[in-house]
Amino acid sequence: MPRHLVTSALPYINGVKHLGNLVGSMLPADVYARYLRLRGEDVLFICATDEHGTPAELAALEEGLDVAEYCRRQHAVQKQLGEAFHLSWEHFGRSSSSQNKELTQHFARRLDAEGFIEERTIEQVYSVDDGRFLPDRYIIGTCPHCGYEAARGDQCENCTRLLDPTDLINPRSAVSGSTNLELRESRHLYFKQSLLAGEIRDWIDTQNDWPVLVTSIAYKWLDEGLMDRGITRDLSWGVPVDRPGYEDKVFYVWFDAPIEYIGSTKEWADLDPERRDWKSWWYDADDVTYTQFMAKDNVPFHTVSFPASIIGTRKPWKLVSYIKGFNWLNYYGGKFSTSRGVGVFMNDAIELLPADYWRYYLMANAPESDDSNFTWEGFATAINKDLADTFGNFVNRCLTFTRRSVGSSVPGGGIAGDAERELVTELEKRLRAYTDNLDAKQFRKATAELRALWAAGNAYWERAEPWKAVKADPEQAAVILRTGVNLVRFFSLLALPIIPETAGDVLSRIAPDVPARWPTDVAAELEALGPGAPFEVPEVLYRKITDDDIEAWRSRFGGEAEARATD
RNA sequence: GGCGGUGUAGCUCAGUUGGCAGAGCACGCGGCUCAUAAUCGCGGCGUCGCGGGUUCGAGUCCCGCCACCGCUACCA
Repeated sequence: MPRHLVTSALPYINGVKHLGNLVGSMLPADVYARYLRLRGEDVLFICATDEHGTPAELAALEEGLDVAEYCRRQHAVQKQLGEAFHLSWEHFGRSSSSQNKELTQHFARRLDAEGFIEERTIEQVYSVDDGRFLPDRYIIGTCPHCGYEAARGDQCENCTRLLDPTDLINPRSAVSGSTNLELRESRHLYFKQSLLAGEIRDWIDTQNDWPVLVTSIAYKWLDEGLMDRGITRDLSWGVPVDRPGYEDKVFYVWFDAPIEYIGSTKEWADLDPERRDWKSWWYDADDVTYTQFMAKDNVPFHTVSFPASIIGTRKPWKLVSYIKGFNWLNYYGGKFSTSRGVGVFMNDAIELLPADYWRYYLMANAPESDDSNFTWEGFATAINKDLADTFGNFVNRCLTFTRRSVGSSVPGGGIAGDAERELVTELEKRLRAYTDNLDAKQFRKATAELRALWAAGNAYWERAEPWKAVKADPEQAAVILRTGVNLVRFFSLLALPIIPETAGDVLSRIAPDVPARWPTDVAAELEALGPGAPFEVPEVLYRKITDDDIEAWRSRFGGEAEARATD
């Protein structure tokens, strides 16, 4: 059987992720994985925290924690939040794991053996008072072009000119403010990915069905000339470099992070080695379809750098089959910002409302063709009109009416007529469209189609007028009510990938014994619950969002003014 | 600066290979009353960012502009 490997870009360890991070990688990966499982596919959904690098060290410093302890805690927080959002990964690992350490060192050795690694001595800015080398962006000073006094060493935020740290006037450490900086020489391993540029281009050339967003970013890097890159750093936190003379160095985070996709898979297998085989998913895995989900900032690493690391080993490690890239989710036209407290973070969101509310909204508004905009007004509309009124109300009106009319089990009697045949025809058409969109990873369109399916149920119910039939023609009423209860099941089943909590709740109450399988035969689905099948009526599924809620949340999380203020 | 994306109804967005401009929301009218004042039906001429060009015909192809957003390799 063909197998599906699904990975989400690894969330960085530094703090709770916001809705933009969620919608750009973890959530769509989960929706897709859930969909494939319902279709009966063999799915492995892998994610992990990306824990290395200077930002993690500095965040730990700020909290007064050892970096390993900081990462341990933050990983637990992110794992717990992911589970709260019902992210159904088979494993949520850590790039600091021993498995990733071994694999990262293995990849470096392979690349070295194939002649893709060389040593180079480079000069880097060292902050004596901080006791560390500083990445470009952690050096600030006066911009030589515009005089802006807080320009970063990589780019001046004021005039947007690209800079080199040595360009800065009065350079100082962004960490401590110390001006006691010096250039120090350091020896590093470089990955000669320039030698692989042709092979990577050939490989990209064959990806005709990838989003333009993804291939255009890949070509941009290739067109500008793929440069060799350092894969080691002078830090203590990271995967140690197993090479004489490199005892005080670690692999650079860009190199070890993507390898953690494999590392995390091995972590998963090591938890149950009798039954799980990590390697068959990654090595000589021609039967595996591998789909990656990520926001656009991560695309260069997944189209160029990581493939170079894989191809360069000259061994049959698995290359990605399809990359789904996302644009940004903005907040009232501005950026989500941790430092300014603008926007909605996963911990805030889950405290306000259950996961399904967010999942539905985010999939219905996924930034697929362009950046999209989170607003509380748009959020309220999606929840109130779609979830509460169209789906929630349909479930409620069908089940409460049936219970009151004939009791808490599916009524027998009557024969399906034209109205039901018409319904089946429309549902077949829409199910095909919904399924096609999920296959194509077009989540926005898929969600719109799911909503249209729900609306078709309401339209049928209106046309059939069961409240009249109950009085005039009990046989006819039985057909309508039976169809209605089965529609509730059918719609919940289809909604499982997007809103697993509420849809699963409905299914457990009306069809606990019917296995949840992706439907193919609509007519058969509408008879899945036969005469006598008992059901429970769930509580009202979704509460509506009021104008007071909107006002309160807008002021709490920052509104238009704050989001735009510093852009 | 370079590269990329986007620009279509009040709002959010669809528009496959060029062939009479679409959906949801909002708004208006009507129906229904089982349901979370829910739902169902009907109603859309909008300089398709601007200016040229190709074509019998351009939202769609070509050229040139403008605006907004993103990326630009030591943040990951």
